[in-house]
Amino acid sequence: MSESYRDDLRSLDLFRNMQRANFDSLMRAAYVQNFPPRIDLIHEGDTPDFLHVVLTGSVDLFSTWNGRETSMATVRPVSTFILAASVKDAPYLMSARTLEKSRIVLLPSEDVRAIFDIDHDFARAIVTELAQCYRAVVKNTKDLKLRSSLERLANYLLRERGREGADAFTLRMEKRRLASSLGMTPENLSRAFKALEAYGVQVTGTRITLMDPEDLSGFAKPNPLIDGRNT
Amino acid sequence: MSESYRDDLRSLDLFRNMQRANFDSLMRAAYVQNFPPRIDLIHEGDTPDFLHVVLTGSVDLFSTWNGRETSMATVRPVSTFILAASVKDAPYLMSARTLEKSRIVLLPSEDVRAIFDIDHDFARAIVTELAQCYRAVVKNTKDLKLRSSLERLANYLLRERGREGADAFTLRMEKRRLASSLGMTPENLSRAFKALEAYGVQVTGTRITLMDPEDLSGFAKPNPLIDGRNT
DNA sequence: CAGAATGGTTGATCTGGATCAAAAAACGCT
DNA sequence: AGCGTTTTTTGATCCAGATCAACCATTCTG
Repeated sequence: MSESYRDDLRSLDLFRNMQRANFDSLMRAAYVQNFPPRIDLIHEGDTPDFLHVVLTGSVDLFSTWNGRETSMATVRPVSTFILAASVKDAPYLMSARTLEKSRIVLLPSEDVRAIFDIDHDFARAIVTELAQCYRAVVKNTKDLKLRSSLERLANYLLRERGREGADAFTLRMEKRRLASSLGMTPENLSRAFKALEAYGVQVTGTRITLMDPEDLSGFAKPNPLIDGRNT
Repeated sequence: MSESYRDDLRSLDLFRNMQRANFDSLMRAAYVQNFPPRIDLIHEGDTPDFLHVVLTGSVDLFSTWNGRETSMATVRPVSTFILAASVKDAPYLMSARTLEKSRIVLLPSEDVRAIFDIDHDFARAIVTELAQCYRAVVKNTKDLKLRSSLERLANYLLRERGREGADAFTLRMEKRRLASSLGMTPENLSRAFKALEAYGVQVTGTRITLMDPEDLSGFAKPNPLIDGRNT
């Protein structure tokens, strides 16, 4: 494993504070792979042989049932996914596919669990990460159950604005996938964008401009207990 | 803290394997309280001063936004809730209220975190519990996004059947709350029960009888990656 | 650069589920 | 037991969002 990848991993909260020796041993077991776009990485129901870390590119976590499919989350560099399955050694609940060309590190779950058992700082980091993931999903559930699709979109746009720190930005995913992750159809998303024009939302292709964030916010009523990133 | 409560707690996966001395010290900081029905225990946004454990009775975890409310989960004896907020020391994302007369143990979050730091078995148990919680919420999200309300109800009934190990059982919560937790209105739930009669579901008040579980299952298409309790 | 393929938009229509209203049933309380 | 409150059910209506179908706009590819 190249030095630069190593450093990328080491900079993650999950690995930052663990003992050097343990980190090294984890790295020795790891390997890096490059994947083309739209490649299935894992399939729900499989056993979690590896903890995955996205170094470059991006990964879609999605689920299917009875011929339907929904996008659950997007993983962007540098972060891990399916930690819960790895530490519990229980089947993946979600499938994963690359969205674009991606470089991904595979850490054998067995080694992760072994080092968890001997490195307390790593254990602590795993707890923090899991708690974070848990809270993210709870927020998502609240978003889904308490808001209409128009409200979800409005709040999504305001969150993106917060991330970018600017009133104009480009969507980071295709609209069809955004629709799926917001729990709506592409057609409905298209109409929702149109409806938000009334609150100063301008859409040109993938470019979004919030002309009147205050007004939009008045409609969206964002709440840190749903939309907050760290809280 | 009385001996019998102590043993109830000790029997939980979360506390079972921790060192005796640490468990004792946690117990010394703990205290038990009895609450009447419909009492607010915690309010979303508050800081998590305590890890709660339900000894008897039951607790509703719910969330509100913009005047709407939704039931997120029911906590039954003996189990803990809001572990994630406690270990992260981040605001509660959900509110909690007793459903019935309940006896609840309060463990100061500070002590939980302190003992987490010195007891590796406790740390491991916390990780397992958090991973479990995370996976439960992911399953719930899949249920919500991939299924219609009729399908959610059908699968709920089949899960209850699995729990009880019998084709006839009584609902463990009011229908209005069941409706909320399934993400539907009470009116719609009532009609959904009626619609499931076609699959052999008989409802008399709170008593449910599945006359033809196979047929219902054919409609509901339960899936361990959504409906499984341990997987 | 043409043509195909894919993604996005628009319009028409349909439907699952919400809302509103009111009756019926169940429950708690004195 | 009897009364008032809350839950559940039923009916009527409405609406958000899905579906279906067609068309436009990109981008990919040879």
